[in-house]
Amino acid sequence: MITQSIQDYLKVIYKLAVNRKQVNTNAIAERLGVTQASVTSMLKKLSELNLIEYKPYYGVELTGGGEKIALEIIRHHRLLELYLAEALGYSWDQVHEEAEKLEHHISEEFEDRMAAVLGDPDFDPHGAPIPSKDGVMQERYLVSLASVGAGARVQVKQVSDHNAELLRYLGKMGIYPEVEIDVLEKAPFGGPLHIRIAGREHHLGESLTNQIWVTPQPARDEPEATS
Amino acid sequence: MITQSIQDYLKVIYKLAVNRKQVNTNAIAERLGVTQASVTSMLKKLSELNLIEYKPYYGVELTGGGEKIALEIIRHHRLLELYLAEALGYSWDQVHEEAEKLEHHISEEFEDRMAAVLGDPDFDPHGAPIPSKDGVMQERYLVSLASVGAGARVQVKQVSDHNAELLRYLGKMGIYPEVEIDVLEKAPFGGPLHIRIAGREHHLGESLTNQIWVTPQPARDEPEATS
DNA sequence: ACTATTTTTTAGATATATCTAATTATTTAT
DNA sequence: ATAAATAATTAGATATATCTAAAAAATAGT
Ligand SMILES: [Mn+2]
Ligand SMILES: [Mn+2]
Ligand SMILES: [Mn+2]
Ligand SMILES: [Mn+2]
Repeated sequence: MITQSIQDYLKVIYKLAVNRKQVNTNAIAERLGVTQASVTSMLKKLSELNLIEYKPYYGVELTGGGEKIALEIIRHHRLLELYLAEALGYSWDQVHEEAEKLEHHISEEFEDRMAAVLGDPDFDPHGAPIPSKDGVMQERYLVSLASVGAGARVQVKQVSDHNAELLRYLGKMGIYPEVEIDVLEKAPFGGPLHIRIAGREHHLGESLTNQIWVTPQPARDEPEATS
Repeated sequence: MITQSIQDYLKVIYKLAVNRKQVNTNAIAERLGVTQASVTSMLKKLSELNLIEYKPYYGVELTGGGEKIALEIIRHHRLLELYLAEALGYSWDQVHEEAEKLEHHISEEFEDRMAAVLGDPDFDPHGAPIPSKDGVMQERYLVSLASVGAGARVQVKQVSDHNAELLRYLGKMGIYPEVEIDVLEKAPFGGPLHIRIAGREHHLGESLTNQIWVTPQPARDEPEATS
């Protein structure tokens, strides 16, 4: 039986693997808010079930089967987020928490009907790509706003979705996917970024700009993505 | 913590109590598909939590707190059923199964937004009353179609919702809440009921007519209700 | 009233997913 | 290369919700 816990582990492993390659016990424990001991015991089970490749003391990688389940749950999550926003009038800072629970409990029927009502959408309210029904994730090459230099004009593509307060603040400034930002100035030593958006200027700290992903306008490094 | 299991027990106890008064271990076990031993151990816990009044070897009754939770879950269930039918195009034989899972996982926000979209509805797709937000169930006096005598003209008010095949059959005959039925003939010894509905005639067995509740036209006995 | 049947509870086991504390392995620093 | 620090695993405990088998209580039948 694929329990909710198993689904959560696979989802977290998938997301961690997008950035780094090998995923370690530590990182999984931190993301899930459980102890390392709990992670080790679950990794053994996931390995038993052939959902991950597990080499003790090294790290884990998803198998084909594991990735399939992870993408399935991520599809549920992102479709739900968009559906809650579009059909039920949720604001973009409320959708994540609700989707986080429901993603484990909706049927394929529910998933398909949401997708149909929404016209088979490609992105969720935070700009994250929605995996297709057959499990293909359209990963893009984006950079964090923190890595953009002064003088650049970039387009917001995706923002982190799990911090409601952050989302409300972004919303207040008008920072949404597809919106354009002028980077006016970048203070040294990880100082705030001075930007202009829709005529108004703001100074954004690094913990915030780290959670905004934009088009790589002046080509730079560091691809990223979360949901 | 009010687990899904606790919610399921309280819901079942509530529904059993609508008919009989004292609810016994046996009946709960049967409804939930678990052993009697499991029920006993859960009853002890529910009693600890002050959700039921439990007298070993006698039976149980919900406390105010227990009933509140039961009605809350039943409200979720019935709102979900109607929402799935109205907003997502589910047929009336599909909604129960999906609602049975989701009822435990939606937030108050979700509940309220569904209710708003649906215009604060009073009945689910099977004619069952939806408890109000503040926990009031509008119980009605209905009789089962099986108890109606020949010559009567009755109005369908509610049908059992957990058997998908039965619902499809009723749908094919056009038996829905608010529809009128003429009872032409009643075979003796629990034999089939000969009815006319929308011009067409049918013969319905007792296991079916037991699951259809109608207005008490020629006043009779036996109030009933399920969802 | 006594016995048989039915119902309910208790005792003890299992499975899942956690945790804390102790141990072991790996990595980093001198 | 060895010691110190970090990371991961093991051992053993806890909580929840189940089960089977045995014992006890309540009910029904003669
Ligand atoms: Mn799915
Ligand atoms: Mn999102
Ligand atoms: Mn509620
Ligand atoms: Mn119903």
